[in-house]
Amino acid sequence: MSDQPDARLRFLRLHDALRTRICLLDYPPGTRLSEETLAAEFGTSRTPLRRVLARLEDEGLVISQHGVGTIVTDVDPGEMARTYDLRRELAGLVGRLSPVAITDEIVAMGQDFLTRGEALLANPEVRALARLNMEYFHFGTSLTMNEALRDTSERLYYRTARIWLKATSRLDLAEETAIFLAELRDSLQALQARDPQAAADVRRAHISLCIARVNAART
Amino acid sequence: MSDQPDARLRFLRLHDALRTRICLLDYPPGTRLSEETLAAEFGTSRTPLRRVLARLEDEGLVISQHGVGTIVTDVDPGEMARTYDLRRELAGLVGRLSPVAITDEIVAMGQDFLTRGEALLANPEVRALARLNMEYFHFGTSLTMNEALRDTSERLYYRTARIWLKATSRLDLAEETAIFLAELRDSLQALQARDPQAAADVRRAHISLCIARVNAART
DNA sequence: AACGGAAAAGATGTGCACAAATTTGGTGAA
DNA sequence: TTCACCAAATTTGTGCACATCTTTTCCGTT
Repeated sequence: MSDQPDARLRFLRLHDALRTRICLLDYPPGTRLSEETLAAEFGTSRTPLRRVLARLEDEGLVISQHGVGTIVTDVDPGEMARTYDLRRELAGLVGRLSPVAITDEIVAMGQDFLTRGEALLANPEVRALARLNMEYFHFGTSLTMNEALRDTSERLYYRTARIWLKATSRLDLAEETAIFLAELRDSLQALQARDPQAAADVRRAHISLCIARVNAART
Repeated sequence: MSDQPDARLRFLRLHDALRTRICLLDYPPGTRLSEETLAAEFGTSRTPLRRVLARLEDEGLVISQHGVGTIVTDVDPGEMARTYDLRRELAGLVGRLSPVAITDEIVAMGQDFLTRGEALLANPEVRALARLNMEYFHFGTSLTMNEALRDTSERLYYRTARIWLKATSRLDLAEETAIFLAELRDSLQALQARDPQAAADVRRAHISLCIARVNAART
């Protein structure tokens, strides 16, 4: 399936690992990432690691300053709100631009997400919720064949994921889990109806609600 | 205005230079870029240059293969069409997500573009048309305050610019220049009406038409 | 002459040593 | 005590040598 050469594979592995740590707040905003330390941890030299950090910087997750360090960024609330605005529109487009035909397999995946969500509701945990949300997001973008739309959506998702998580920690976790579960239910219904646009609209609507909640949590 | 340190400034300079060359077809698809040669040309070592190439690869403009070289990518027609689909939607969003208030200064800029377009019609040239189109595109994205929308639009623009240019070379240059001029006229009218959504819709409509023309040129 | 394989050439990837920049701490004078 | 300044420590940026991989070329064998 994947015949990636070693170097590229390692790059993807490191990039994904660091991005996940940042988005799960293992490295909260302001954290200084040491190239030396990270290189040692992953068993490479600074050179390949610096390439990963350069890409994270391009994605807006860190910022490197000569002589100072590589620091995990915080996000300006206004910019975050505008990024969410765009994410909402993109979520709606997933149903309109080259949507995939919804197969039984896809419905089964939606069912699986719902099952896992219900299990989570019985035993809520922030990190597990964040991880499930991340997986579910990828599932959502996989419903379009438009590569540019997929890539763009994911890029913006990772840019805002931390903010949502930080707000969720401040809100009621059980309530946030319940809201997410409701999204999974609505989504499954749309999938069962084999209606890609409906599925996209569900996501769009919930992003709208999420914006409102995060804004409320900021006060 | 810009207090960028040397390294970052050089990075931006190199990145912009190479991106422009690729999009103006100075480096047509399939061209092999030699790190050694480019480094010598720009008076640096391979290290900073490799960072630039890594970003261009992330943006989909080149692809590096170990032991082979760094090659300017060609774009799959299907993917190109889907990218254009997304670009069209984003162009429309510029009028809806955090549009800027249209000042006299902005109208004057639109007027200036029209003047330059008319000059170009009198003496058509592919490269000049491409450059003006590029400048005008940046002007268009500057009409929203939504940074994510701006960045995303530009990223996708540079990904498709070559294709449009290649198709234009195959079409009638004078005709394509006239069409562009019409867009500038429509755009100026919308700006004079102080209507950001109308300006965005003009761009949206012209991208739609552009898609049709490029598709027709492919046959 | 045709084919196979090894060696050489040329490209990107990696590791290391050093350069450049910023911060921090201390030290001496006012 | 306070302020100014310098030096040391820490960190990212750069250049270079070498490793690794792919392609090409050439030479020997059949």
